[in-house]
Amino acid sequence: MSEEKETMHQDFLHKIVSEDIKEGTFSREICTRFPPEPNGYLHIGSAYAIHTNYSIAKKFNGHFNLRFDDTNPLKEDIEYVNAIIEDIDWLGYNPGNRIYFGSDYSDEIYQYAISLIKKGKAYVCDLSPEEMTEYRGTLTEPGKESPYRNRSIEENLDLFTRMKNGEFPTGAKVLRAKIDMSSPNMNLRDPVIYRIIHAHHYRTGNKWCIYPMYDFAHPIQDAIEGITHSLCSIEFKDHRPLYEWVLNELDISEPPKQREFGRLNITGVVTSKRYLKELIAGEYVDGWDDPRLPTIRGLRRRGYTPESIQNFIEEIGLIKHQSTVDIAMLEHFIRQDLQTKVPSAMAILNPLKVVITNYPEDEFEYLPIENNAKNDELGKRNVPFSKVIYIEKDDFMETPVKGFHRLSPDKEVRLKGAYFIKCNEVIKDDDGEIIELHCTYDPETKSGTGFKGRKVKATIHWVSALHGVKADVHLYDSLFINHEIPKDDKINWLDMINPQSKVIVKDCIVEPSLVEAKPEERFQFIRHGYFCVDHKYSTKKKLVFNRIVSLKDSWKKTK
RNA sequence: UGGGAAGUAGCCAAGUGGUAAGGCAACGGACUUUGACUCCGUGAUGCGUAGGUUCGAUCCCUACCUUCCCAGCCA
Repeated sequence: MSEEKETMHQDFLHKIVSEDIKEGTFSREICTRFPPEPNGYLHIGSAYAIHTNYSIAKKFNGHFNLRFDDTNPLKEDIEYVNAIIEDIDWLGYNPGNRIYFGSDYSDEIYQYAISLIKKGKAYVCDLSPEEMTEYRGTLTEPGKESPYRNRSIEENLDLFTRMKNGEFPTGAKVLRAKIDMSSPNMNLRDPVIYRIIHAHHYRTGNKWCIYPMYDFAHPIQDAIEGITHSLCSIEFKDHRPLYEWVLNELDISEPPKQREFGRLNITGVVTSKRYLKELIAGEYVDGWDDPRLPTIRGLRRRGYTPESIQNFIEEIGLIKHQSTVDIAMLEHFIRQDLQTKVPSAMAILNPLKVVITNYPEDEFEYLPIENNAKNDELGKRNVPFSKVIYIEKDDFMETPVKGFHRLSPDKEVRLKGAYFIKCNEVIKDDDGEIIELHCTYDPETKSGTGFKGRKVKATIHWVSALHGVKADVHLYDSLFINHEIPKDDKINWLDMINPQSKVIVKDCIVEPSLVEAKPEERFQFIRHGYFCVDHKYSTKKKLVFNRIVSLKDSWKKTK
């Protein structure tokens, strides 16, 4: 099925790779990579990039490398390395033993820099950062050549060696590629390729005090690993000429190809590391794994499955430029995935007490209810039923509006898996608030008996008061008001954040079977949506459920 | 105002000289022991705009418009 689809429609990256295979561009096997910098956690956009590289490798029986792009000691940390490996593993994109570190190639990269200097294609520059900015020119004006541009090869070699040996302080000098200060492409105006940073690196320790820049290190890393297709996002398009320049000057044979795809944006959700860090640092959210965040850890805690994320990415297809996918699409895929996989249960979020006046006192019975209406393999469970039950407040209206066909005075509804009940009396407190309903049940209407005597318009869920268990439920909504994504430089997060984005509903009453639920276990709460056990806060004493996504509700919409 | 990209329905996205796939959303209807699911049905005389070439243009040509990326010793 998918084979058919793939032969019918090939996206542009598949076409490029197919073409390279057909023409024998590479004598080695296809190899792609995902090169995160270990300075933050992965998010849905990273998953998109991983998926793109991974699926191409798989499609063409090639390899997929996970490579930590760690050439900046100031930003990187082992904590992130471990988190990234764990997240990728959870997502289901297994790099096997192909986990590499850019910093492991420090010696090679250094040697390549030396050979560039020897070719007269790189020079040590003493300009200060401010001067360099000035010399760089602007978008519309060409830059000026550095006064250090024409140092002799010998001098450059000597200076670069001394840079490496730690003779100069941080930032004192840089190594630059000698390309073209008047190029309309800013990246080609003698880009810095090595800088001095006297700092401890989480892997190489204090071995180095010079570190290569991304634009120099990346093509070399790709070449060392035998990458054939280096697939990255569109903002690197302008860097491609530099990527190719490096590979060409270094005489790399069968050089890897950089190709670009568009970045994934999703409505109402923010993925920039800067914003994510601000939200977390300001404690506007509950850490990197806050269920409202599009981080992999957030999605996981929220209850998303790896399969739903993969299917979502697959369906979007390859993005060519700028696009923002509706979050409803993601929600669709998690509903679709969970629908047949997960057992259902009854949970009352907003309880209303119902006394069944003609049901025997102090008695109860177990009623078998299917765990999944779409999947018999999930079997049945026995749910206790008794004289006093709770139903959802919303399922009763004293004076029903047009179209409402749940419970109201003198009306009858079915209790899921149990009996028909009829409302006879509405009990109110002194303030006129409805606190209790008196109903009668009809034993003949018991579920499973095939009773066809009369019909009801609705089936509602319930929990026996005697057996129900208390639980907290966390309901999530868009983190930002009106799904509006912040884009200013200085953001007043307080003005942006939707106060309803996390609603804690305390003392819900859930079916007793739920006390067995394990962290991260998912359920459908009938007529509410999909929920999972929060692995951070849920305990045996106090169950906490996260709402993954609600069920669609065509009734709410008409109201 | 320099360079690089991209414009197909509310959103994503195929197609690319021969008369506009698919998914999400929305809206009807059927079914229903979840107002869920499922099923059926409804969308562009139109492919950023204006010209041109052609028997024929979303596709080719020209001009224009809009949006995004680039002036880190970040990646």
